[in-house]
Amino acid sequence: MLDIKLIRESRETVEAGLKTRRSEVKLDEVLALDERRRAIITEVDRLRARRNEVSREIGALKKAGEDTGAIQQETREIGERISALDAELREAGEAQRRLLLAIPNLPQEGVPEGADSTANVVVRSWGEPREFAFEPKDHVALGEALGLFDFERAARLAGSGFPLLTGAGARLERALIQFMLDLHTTQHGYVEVAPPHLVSSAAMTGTGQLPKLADDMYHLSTDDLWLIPTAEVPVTNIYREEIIRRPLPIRLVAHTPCFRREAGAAGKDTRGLIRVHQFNKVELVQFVEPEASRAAHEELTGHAEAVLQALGLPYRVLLLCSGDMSFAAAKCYDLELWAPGYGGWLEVSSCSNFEAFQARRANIRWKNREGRNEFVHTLNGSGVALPRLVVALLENGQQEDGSVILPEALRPYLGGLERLTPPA
RNA sequence: GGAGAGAUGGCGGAGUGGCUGAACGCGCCGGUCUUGAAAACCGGAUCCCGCUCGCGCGGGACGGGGGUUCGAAUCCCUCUCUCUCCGCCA
Repeated sequence: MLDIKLIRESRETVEAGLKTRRSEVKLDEVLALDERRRAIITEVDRLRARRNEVSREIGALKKAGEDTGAIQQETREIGERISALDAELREAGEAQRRLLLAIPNLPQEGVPEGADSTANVVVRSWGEPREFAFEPKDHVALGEALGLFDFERAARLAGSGFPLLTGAGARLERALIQFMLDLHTTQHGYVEVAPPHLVSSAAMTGTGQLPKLADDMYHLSTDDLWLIPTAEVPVTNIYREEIIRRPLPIRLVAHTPCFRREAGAAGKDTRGLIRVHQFNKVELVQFVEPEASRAAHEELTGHAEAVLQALGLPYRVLLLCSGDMSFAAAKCYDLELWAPGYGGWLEVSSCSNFEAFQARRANIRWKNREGRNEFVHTLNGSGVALPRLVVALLENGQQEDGSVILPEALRPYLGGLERLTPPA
């Protein structure tokens, strides 16, 4: 949510920023409501001041045993006018909040302008894509031969898009989760948390998934709860409606399943593990002082990169353009792994700085150095998402005989296993 | 799922219609004292909104919402959450 004061005072700047987000700018309406609201507040405050004054007088008169009939009539009338104005005020406030909740965050300076992913900028690459002496297979062919997953039977359980990992495949995923959690907690200073996988609408609104993305998520109508599309939601909302009274930054890491309806999914990405309705992810979340958020964003991105480096997987870092960023982000880096069988880059992480956008929605504040309450800045990034990490791991590590060599860093988590081979 | 109890400032905990933004204690900040610290003593401090260039002025908030009343932390309704006991259960 943007600060209404910013919209009021720097309308042109806000409009210019929103234009690059392909957002339908509705500032006229918001500002009209804001003006209306403030006018009512001024009037209501004036009436209340008068009523307080008269009420005090009534108290004094009654104590003196005098008649207060006429004067009581005045306050009764004031009370009625206050009730009427209060109703109007509430309506205007709700309407304004609805509009504000639908306005995306402003891009940070330095974010390239652009309408879609073609305007994203590659800021760096790491690792060399491997040269193959044979035609590399894709992860589905490799994994099925190795008995790592079973898509056909999986479809019996919940339809397509809900993967069933089997044997070494299931264990590989568990090993990766453990490896990543250990890396972030021991090397990067994160505290591990295990949050709920279902959250309320209030939590979804706090991080910005609602109202806009309702159709992309699974909703349990009986209990009015949502399955989380990312651990960002429960973890960021841990401090909702709170003034944080411990030193910042707070760094949290969580492993959770993620559920996404991905209504528009189509094409080759529906094959295998590339795009699924349920997947596991390790997520990094930070609450930081406003002045520290830019540095923290670079650092957090580095924490996600460290996973890929430790596994020896070639990747590139994209700076997303204004039109390709998610609703709540002010700046975002995507990490993409090279997948030789797939023949393209796979997004395994989005590292975003939300500045005060989520904090303002969720009312997450801290006491700054002047002792004043101030919204924190929130950040998060995948560290990293699993299915595509598995895809890249298999496709990059594959040998001509169909076996897969495992990165050394992972072997301790697999009982020393060096290579995946077909089950006996 | 059933029965009961409760929700007040950073924490504990008073307060049952006006003088209570809130006693008291702890914790916190500043000062006196001290070589320094502790103790003791003195003082300070909630949050949100509106108006104002500012000094400041006004309004609101005792879990959320609604009501009664001239006036509500206090009375009524409702929702949410917490705790205790019972039932069920991985």
